[in-house]
Amino acid sequence: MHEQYSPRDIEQDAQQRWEAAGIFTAKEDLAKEKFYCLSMFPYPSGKLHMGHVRNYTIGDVIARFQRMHGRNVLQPMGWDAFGLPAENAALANNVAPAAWTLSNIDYMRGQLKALGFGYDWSREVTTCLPDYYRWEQWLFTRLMKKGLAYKKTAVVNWDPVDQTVLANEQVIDGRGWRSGALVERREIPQWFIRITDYAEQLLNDLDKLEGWPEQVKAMQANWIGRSVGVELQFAIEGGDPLNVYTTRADTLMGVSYVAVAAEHPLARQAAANNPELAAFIEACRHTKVAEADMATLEKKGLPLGIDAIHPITGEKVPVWTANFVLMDYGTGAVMAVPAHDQRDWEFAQKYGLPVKQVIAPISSNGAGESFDFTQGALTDKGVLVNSGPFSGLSSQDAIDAIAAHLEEHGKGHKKVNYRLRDWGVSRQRYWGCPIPVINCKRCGAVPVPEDQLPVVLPLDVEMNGPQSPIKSMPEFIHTTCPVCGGPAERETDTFDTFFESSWYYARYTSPGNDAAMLDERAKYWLPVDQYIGGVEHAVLHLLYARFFHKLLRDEGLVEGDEPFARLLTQGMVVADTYYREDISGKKTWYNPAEVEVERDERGRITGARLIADGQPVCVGGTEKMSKSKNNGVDPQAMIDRYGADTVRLFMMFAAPPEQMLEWSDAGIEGANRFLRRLWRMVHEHVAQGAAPAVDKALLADAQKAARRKLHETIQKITDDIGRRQTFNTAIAAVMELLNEIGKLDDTEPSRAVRQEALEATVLMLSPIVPHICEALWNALGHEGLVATAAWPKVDQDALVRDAITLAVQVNGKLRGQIEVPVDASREAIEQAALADANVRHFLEGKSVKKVIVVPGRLINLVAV
RNA sequence: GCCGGAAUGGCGGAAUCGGUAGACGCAGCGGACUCAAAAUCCGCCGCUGGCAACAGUGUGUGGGUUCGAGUCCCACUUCCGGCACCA
Repeated sequence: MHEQYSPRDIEQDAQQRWEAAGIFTAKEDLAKEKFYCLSMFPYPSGKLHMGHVRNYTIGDVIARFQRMHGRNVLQPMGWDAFGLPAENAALANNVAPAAWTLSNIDYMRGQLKALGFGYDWSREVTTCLPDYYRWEQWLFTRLMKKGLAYKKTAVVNWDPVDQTVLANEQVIDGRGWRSGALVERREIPQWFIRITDYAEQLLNDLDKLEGWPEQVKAMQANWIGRSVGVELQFAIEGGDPLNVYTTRADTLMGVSYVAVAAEHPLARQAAANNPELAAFIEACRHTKVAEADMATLEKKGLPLGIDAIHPITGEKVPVWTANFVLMDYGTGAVMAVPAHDQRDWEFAQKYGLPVKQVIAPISSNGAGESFDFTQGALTDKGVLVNSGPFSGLSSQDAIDAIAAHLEEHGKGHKKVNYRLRDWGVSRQRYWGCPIPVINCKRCGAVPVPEDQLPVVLPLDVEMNGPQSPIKSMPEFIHTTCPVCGGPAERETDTFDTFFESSWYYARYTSPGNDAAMLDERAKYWLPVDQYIGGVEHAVLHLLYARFFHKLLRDEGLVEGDEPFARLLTQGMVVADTYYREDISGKKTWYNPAEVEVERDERGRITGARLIADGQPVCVGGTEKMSKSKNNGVDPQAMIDRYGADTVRLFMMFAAPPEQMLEWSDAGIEGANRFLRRLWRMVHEHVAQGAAPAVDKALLADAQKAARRKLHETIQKITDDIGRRQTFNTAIAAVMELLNEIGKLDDTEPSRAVRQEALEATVLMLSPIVPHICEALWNALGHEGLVATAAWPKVDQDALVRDAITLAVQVNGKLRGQIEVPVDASREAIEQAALADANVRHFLEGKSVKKVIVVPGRLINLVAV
């Protein structure tokens, strides 16, 4: 064993030994309990960032921990390889998206290996390869046949210069991010999947996800947005009845107008001979689609010049079109009750529409008409007034009564609505999975037959603009219709890249199968026992994957309702920012590595200077690592400097996994210092020669105490990693243990205890810092790999104490400590407490009224 | 606006079921070793008072429950995350 810890050599050595032994290659083994541990796969953007390192370290720690507990562990890795950045890189650097992506994958795979992550590379999934995406094409054709995939025209952001659809994030101030052209809302035909058919299941099954953070479940429930209301009809003179949806049927008697969306058929119809209305509808088409901006938009509208008949009173109310009514929620039309809806109220104020109160606040005992409607609407529920037969009912009872009344007269019924919309999966992009559809003039949209799959994305393309090259590639487009045999055209849109990431977790279980999407092995491995990834995927990816699992289940490909049993969402990696501002207000950001922080004599930060010129820079606060703030730390530089184990240790120690992690150069130094200290301790111990086995009969008090500490620590760390997933406290416990062990003398019984403690320490640290632990494991006299060794067991005998220290409180305040035998009686404890000098001092002139003894912790003397 | 979550030393954080607040690490201060530096080792380290023993005080603010509250309840402040004209 070398005296110096040199990560470079031992890390390479350990990685080679793992690979040679093939310990990460998972095989289906029904005799063993399986454990499928999965981290969200990366987009191959070029190189790993600290967020990846954190994510994958957490996953690797859990996987290695489970392996040491005898589980049959599967931990795979792959690449979410389709996506826009490859197209942008292609335009910027004149390389083909495929070549760019594949070379990034090669580099990043090397980085993952250098970090020592124990992946089963034989199951690697790369989503841009046809052997992967052919199966989602196959699934899509199945969904088409079931009616779960359909085509409809939908509104998108259209850039008229680049002739392409833009994502909401690519629209900046209403203009395309590249062209600067004003973005239009254009309606083009797109493919959708009926996720709304599964809305109820997706919502209800959240209750089954006991291993998921409440926060994520709440976000999904919110996103699905179930609401119970009433759909009801207003008759239109000389036209079809108008359906509206409301959750406040109790306010029906207060309706003073109805409003429809600008895209609503009724509005279009009315616009045909009304130029002002037509102009208004056209203007709505040009307003931004980004939803965040919509909320602040001024409320505008125009009357359609027609009347609707109230379904109960038969009164006439005007029909308006309004820019705040959404076409794709509910029926695209609302009944407006200005007295009890803030939005309707604002609209009514602006256009002078009547405000009719039908709800009174509950406190006013049903008669209170004291509400001031000049300031806003009364939106709380209450008691009905001015509502004919319904007056006097509570809002809740009125909703039921009104719904029943409408139902009876065939004018409405209760209805559940969801905020969730069907998932639009078409993208007018090149670097994605081709949608397996053939468009025939005679037969319509026809799914590509199974024996013609996959539809392979052409790779020999030239990117000379943002428009997808396959849209102008006749040899790709022209084909024959599989139904009638006539000339037809291929769909040139590709799938949203969320499509690929929605089922990759399942494909890892059936690698190499070119005859089926999934096979029996999926039923052995699924569900994923532990999934780890960023919270930013709390809704989209995690909802789509849950949806896909149900689709796969309904195809008979998987069992169970949910794909991920337990979910850990790790926090962001953030770092300090530093900048200088020039006269024009332009900021120049400096990397933390270029800056020296100044402190006062108590260690408080007083300022910072640029190392290069010694002049001060401004401290800009802590933010997510990013290029724009120049506060990123390259993992590769840290691995080169300290080794993978130090980086892994720091990531796991600095914060609990769900919280933000603040990067700190001093912190990573500290992690490295700890590993050097551990190495030195083992080296010094081993240098003294072989240690004897522990003989419990020979142990003195100090050695017994050290051994007790050891076994308490094993107990704690097992719980910290296995149940609580607080890796930071597990590491702190190891540090505490080593501090204790370091105090032992060099007698034979002490050396025996130290050997036991160091072995357990190496075993327990090995999931976190696996390389150094392989070297230390061998140094401590063990053959073989620590990675496949068994987790240490708690010796219950070692935990036994014969004396304990109790805190003594007087009236709840700590006044002393006593040492008593572990089996001391209440009376004995009380006697000992009363004997303490300081305790007596505080009891002077008082009498003890009550004594509370908390076994093993404290005694509280209540005295007056 | 609605839905979540958080607030503890100079800093990151610990206290798991209502029971000794500040574990562990970082930074800082003092010392040892060294010609010197690095590395390493030892000691101190919430605030106030005290030479000290010790006392007072202290977990965002204000109240409450309890023998006992960082932890539970009520009201509020600030920050973070998500959703946002969803009828």
